[in-house]
Amino acid sequence: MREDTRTRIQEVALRLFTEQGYEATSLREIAEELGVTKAALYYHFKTKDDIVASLVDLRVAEIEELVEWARTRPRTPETRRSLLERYAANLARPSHLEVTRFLERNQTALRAHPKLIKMREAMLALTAELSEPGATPVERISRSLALVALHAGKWMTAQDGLTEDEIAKASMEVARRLVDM
Amino acid sequence: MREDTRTRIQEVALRLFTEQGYEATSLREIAEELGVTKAALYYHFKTKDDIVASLVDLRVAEIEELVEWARTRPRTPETRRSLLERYAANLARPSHLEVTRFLERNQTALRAHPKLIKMREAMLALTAELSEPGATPVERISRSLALVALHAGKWMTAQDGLTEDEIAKASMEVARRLVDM
DNA sequence: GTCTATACACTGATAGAC
DNA sequence: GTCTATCAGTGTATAGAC
Repeated sequence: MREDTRTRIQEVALRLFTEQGYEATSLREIAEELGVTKAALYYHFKTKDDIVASLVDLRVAEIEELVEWARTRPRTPETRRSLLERYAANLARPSHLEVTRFLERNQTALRAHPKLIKMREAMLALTAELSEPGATPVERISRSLALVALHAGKWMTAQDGLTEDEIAKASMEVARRLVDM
Repeated sequence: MREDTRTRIQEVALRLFTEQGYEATSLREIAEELGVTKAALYYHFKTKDDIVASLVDLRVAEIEELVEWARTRPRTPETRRSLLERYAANLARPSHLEVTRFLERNQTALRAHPKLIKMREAMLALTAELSEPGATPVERISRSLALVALHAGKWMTAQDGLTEDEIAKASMEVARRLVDM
């Protein structure tokens, strides 16, 4: 049984946006791959931006949920390590990884997009939860980098002759050291 | 005495590309701000991509120079720390900082651009120089992040109520710890 | 050498027919 | 739900004025 058109549009769009870039991917391209016309896309999504919005929604919700959880806990080393593990587990799901990669690669193109602004705010809030009020500049910067380390681990896949598993474990170890600094 | 048109095009283009994104900035926009027509831009640059290429050239050359320098030295902790300091000094110059920021923000849009591919290769080579042959996965990932830390310090300017100087010093300290891991 | 005028194929988007 | 037709605006290109 075939999926509905809306879902197929999202899948093709996410793939092409990530591979070629958001602006470099035309609606005609997406439509042709699906065997429909541009106008058909406009029945399912109001604008091109709207396709992006639909992709980002779930991801933002999960990060905000993670922030909520962190706020119920004291800002201790234990909380920080738990937060890292929850974030990594979340990132490990293929659909989320794809969306995150897409967003990282298309920052400027999507700069003014309301959903993207929400996403950025959520990530900032998450970073804030990794530092206690009296943290030094070195601690703040080092902890911001912990999340970057987890992303970097995912992008590095199949490089340097390391296995995917080695990279995942190593980047988690680096992230852990960064929040413990 | 007024600068020549070519230089003014580069300045306006770099600013608009960074602020709004590469694809979101039209040649008409650049031309209007300079008080000329689109066609005038085509006298000075063959294509829109060509404007980017001219901006990136110097930056790539300097990174490759840094790689050359590193290759003449043993891969020791001392070399790594020197490399960081040279890279940071290089990054501190306003023109380079702007170009680097522009490139980071427009990765996908410029994906296939030959100059960008050279830039990416140069950064990979630089990262490679930060690890000795027998380095563990944790060491490799941690050292790649050192360069990211220096960039992050620059982007973070005027946030969290920290002064620019505090941030610069702190991110250098984090970078140093990352290469010493 | 420096620029203007003009044209071309393509883009995101809309209106209306089936 | 999908189509055809059409719009203004885009990057690109060239012919020709000075």
